[in-house]
Amino acid sequence: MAEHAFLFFTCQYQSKQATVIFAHLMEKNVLDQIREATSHILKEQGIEVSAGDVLVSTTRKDFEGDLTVVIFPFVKAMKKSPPEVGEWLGAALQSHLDSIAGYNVVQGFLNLTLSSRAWFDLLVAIKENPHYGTSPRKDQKALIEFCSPNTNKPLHLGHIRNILLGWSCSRILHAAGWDVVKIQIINDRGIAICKSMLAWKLYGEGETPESSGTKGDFLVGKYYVLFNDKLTLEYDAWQESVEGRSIHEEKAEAKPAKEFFNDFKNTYFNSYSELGKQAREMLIAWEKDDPEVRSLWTMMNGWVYQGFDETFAALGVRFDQLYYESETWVEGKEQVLKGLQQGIFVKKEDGSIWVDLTDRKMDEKILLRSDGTAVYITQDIGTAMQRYRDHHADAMVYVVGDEQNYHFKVLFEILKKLGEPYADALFHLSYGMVELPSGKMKGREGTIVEADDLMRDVISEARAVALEKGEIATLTEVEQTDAFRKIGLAALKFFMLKINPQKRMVFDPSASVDLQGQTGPYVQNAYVRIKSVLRKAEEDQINVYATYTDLADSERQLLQLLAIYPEVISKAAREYDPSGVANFCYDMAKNYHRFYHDLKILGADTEDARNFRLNLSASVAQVLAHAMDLLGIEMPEKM
RNA sequence: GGCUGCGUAGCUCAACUGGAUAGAGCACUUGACUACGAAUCAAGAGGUUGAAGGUUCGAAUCCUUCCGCGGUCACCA
Repeated sequence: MAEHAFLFFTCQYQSKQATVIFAHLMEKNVLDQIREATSHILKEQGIEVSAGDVLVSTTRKDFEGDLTVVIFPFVKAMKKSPPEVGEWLGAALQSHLDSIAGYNVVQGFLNLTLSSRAWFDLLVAIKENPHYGTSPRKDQKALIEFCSPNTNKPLHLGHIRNILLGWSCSRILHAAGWDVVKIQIINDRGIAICKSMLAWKLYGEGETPESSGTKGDFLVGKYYVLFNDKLTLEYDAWQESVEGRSIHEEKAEAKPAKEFFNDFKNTYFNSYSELGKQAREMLIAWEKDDPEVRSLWTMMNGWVYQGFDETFAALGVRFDQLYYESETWVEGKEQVLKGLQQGIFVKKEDGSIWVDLTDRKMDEKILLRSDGTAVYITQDIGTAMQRYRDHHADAMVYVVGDEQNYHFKVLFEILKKLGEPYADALFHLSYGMVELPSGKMKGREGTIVEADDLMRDVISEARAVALEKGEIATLTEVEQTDAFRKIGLAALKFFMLKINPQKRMVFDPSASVDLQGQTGPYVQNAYVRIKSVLRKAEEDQINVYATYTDLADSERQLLQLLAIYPEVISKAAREYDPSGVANFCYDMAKNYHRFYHDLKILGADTEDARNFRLNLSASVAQVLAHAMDLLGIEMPEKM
């Protein structure tokens, strides 16, 4: 074994110059070492800069060095030129930290070159810790709500973005040290589900998922669509009727008939429609616990849940707890009435209850209808309280599309007014709408992309491509099917998660099954290559560490990326944004592919190089698999 | 119209939150398999960061005004 490695295993650090204040840094990762040391050194000069404010990044490719400290921020206080400050700080850091072998200064940038010792430490740290990159448990709990569907139709493309975001964020928060509880609220009551129920009752002839061989959520969705079709027929006929014509003449003013009836549809449904009347009666019967309606409701929702469960399982997600709107809306009403008594809300003459938020630059918002029934926001007030009672979480996150930004602003403000203790711990993780290249998804135009169909498509595309490759033939049929699934889903998930959540997203189904370039399968391929090499290497040799000082650029870049992984996770957690993790995975895979192409691993010139590269490869594989898991993506062993 | 978000290569996205010469992929052109896995690599071309001002050592990022595209302003959810 080489001398350097021997030193590492037998001795603790024995820096000639390291002072006592830096001793405690040696167990931290290099990035933190640099940050904290810089902070200490500046403090000795009377300059207060917290470690967190020291900006350290990987050095750009075209400059020499591994990590770069941006020193502009300290220049003013030092009253020296940027290069002078850089030289001074570089010298100080090098003398205090064993991990730093050299430095150079370009303008206001201090480029640090890490010692081979530091790189060995990194590889050992990764090897010894399967959870490298994660933070210690912090004894804080985060509640994260996502998906939250209505029970009247199947999950679609929009839900997929929501679910992937929610799932990935919960993995990331967990990795950052939080305890995480994944929940969803099922919107299982209301007029929408009554529409499906009524259509089934009128036209269904007893059809069930079993009798028709249809997945439950699709069957219920079929009746929801049918209801709307029948309603349209009814409405069209009514427009020609005596009543319809006279209403038009009475209220249309100057509007042409077509435009008028378009705008009038809601009013028609609520005041004139026979189908509408029956649906509303059903809702009222439901609220009165009518046994027949309730049992129909239970049966049809049951079908939907079974369908959803299949979709969740296919996507690889689970929830820890479900809340049902049917069980929470009553509490919402009670809380509103309580707020009224406390004088926080006001009652208008017609009996409706409102909150006035004009002092917060928002509007008035209705909380209970004049007939005393609940509106959408009513239940959210109740569920927030319930959740806090159940979990006492330190953070509560709602993953909901950005069309509800205002809704959540209002909700959080109301909870603040009510003096809820967790009001400042609420966060709306808002994401942009998913559109198709042809524009928005429209149910009427049949352009809705169902979650199940999409998954099926990406998996069958993965199958078609994989079968052309040949490598896959070494797998059994069961293993093959598993690989196709992992590859297809990786394509889909990576495609959606690499985009910053707040951005609106154009989703091209044919591009999402792309398996080349900046994609999930590209990352998987890097992993599979490593696994293939490791299988061919002798096991005991992988465990040997040796001195290897002559790092190639491609090796250095991989090490740099490995070093910043903990940072990538904590940033993603701080910002509730998985896209940084996805981009990190891609960077890592890309650099590995280059490394793999440029250098021989098993056939390296020296034993040192061979062992180092095997270790480096193993570390890359471990971190890649870990990071992809944070995105909810599984790695195949072969593909 | 009020409030709010977004405009970066033909297309889809980055840019460490104010830092180095704005980077990737797709598509296009051209090269590399008798190589540890070619789902790979390398090279080329592609930009007035929607526009104009401003703030400073330094702006895609912050401020102002326009232009364009969404969302939202229901006794819907």
